[in-house]
Amino acid sequence: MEDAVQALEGSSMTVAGRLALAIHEHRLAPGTKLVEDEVGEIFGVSRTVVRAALQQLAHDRLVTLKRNHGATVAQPTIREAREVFEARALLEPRTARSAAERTKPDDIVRLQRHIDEEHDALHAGDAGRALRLSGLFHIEIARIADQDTICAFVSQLVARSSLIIALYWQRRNALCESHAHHALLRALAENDGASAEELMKGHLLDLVSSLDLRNLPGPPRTLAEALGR
Amino acid sequence: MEDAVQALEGSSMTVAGRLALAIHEHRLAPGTKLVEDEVGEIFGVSRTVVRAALQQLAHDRLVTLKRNHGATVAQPTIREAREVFEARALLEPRTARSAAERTKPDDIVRLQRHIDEEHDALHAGDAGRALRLSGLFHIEIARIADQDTICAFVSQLVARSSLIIALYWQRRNALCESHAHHALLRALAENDGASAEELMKGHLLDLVSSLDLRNLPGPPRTLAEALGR
DNA sequence: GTCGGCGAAATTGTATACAATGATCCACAC
DNA sequence: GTGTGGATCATTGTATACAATTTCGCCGAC
Repeated sequence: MEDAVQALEGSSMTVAGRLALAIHEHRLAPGTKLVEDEVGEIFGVSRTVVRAALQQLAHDRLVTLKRNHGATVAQPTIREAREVFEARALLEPRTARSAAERTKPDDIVRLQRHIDEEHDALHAGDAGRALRLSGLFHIEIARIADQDTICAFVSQLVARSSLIIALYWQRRNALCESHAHHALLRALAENDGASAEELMKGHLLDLVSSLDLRNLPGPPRTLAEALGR
Repeated sequence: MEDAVQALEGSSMTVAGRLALAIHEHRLAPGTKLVEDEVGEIFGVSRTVVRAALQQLAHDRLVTLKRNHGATVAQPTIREAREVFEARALLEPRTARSAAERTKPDDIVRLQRHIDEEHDALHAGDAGRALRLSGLFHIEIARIADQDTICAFVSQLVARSSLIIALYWQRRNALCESHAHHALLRALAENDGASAEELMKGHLLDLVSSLDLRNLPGPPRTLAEALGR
């Protein structure tokens, strides 16, 4: 089953989507260099379309683009990590509220399927896929709220969150996710906007508190990066 | 004086910045076709860099990119217009609050200068430039709040707002702007977060109410567009 | 042994060439 | 006169070629 990252036309979109998926699922680690020729060879396209894809990903802050130095998978700083979750705290709770106020039965089954698949993936040992599905749950809520603009922002923030989790996740408290999502689902099913807003707010707070955002810099990917460019 | 749109390296950034500026200042109307060869000729670069610039602008939703049909300056629908201001309502008031809590004297003079220049531009008959400066005021506040991520979102929303104003502005009530910005400036100067938040909320509401967002579709640009693609 | 610089290799930035797709216009049949 | 078909043109999509820049290894001087 191909994800919603796809469905966009144009081969550069395809390349961008597949790279994004790999990043979401933690198969491409933060800091990984993305050489245009290599990527092009892998996907069987020319550098032209690879460059377009990389530019797109750079705009979503999934890769960092430095002039004459090419693209690397982004390594959000602690500061950026905090900012991302502050932005999510501003956007998602209110969005969850308006989503709840217009949730229809169809939406519930779709969300339930996300939760189930996430559960399956986790038990199959595919943590990357589980994480990706967990993010899609949030995006789906923004979509139910019927706010394309906010949905786009949330999508971007969720994507960056995936990178942040890759860098700053601490092992303890592993399975807080499912509970929160289940509770949210129930609030949505009952069209209980106030609860949905509160639950989302709490869920996001739980998420940041499961991160290790103290002053330690994230593990640098190359020695060169560690000593400054 | 070159604007903050610039300062980005890379020639495609330059092209994107100059196009964006033209759109902000309403010198490029919504719906205008942007042919790659033409733009390239104007700026003295090849289609390669023009395409990169257009892609960037498309990501900011300033231009619409349709496969095999090229780029046009975006024409936000009424629905999109509402969404943009709903997103701004979610982001900007709280951001104004935290900006107020950390506003320093330097910031005040910078904001004051924005207001003054806006005033000058208006009296010089350069409404486009005035609008642009008015938008920069909002962006500057997000910057003072020291939130890069939210600042990027606000920048994008302000840019789209410029297009929305171009399409849906109604003549009556012309000069509500300056008062609101002045009041905001005072709240910031006094580090009064609560007031800043309220003022921003009200200011955004004023803005949408000065738009004509009833069901009439925006003026279509070409006959072909009017009859469906 | 270490530092500095020179040169080759690798990589990105930009332009151009060609292919593919869609738009336009004119001829021709009805 | 109207509508349809096809050739031509304009424009975008993609690949490739070349220039500019950076990186890395090697060599020599101190």
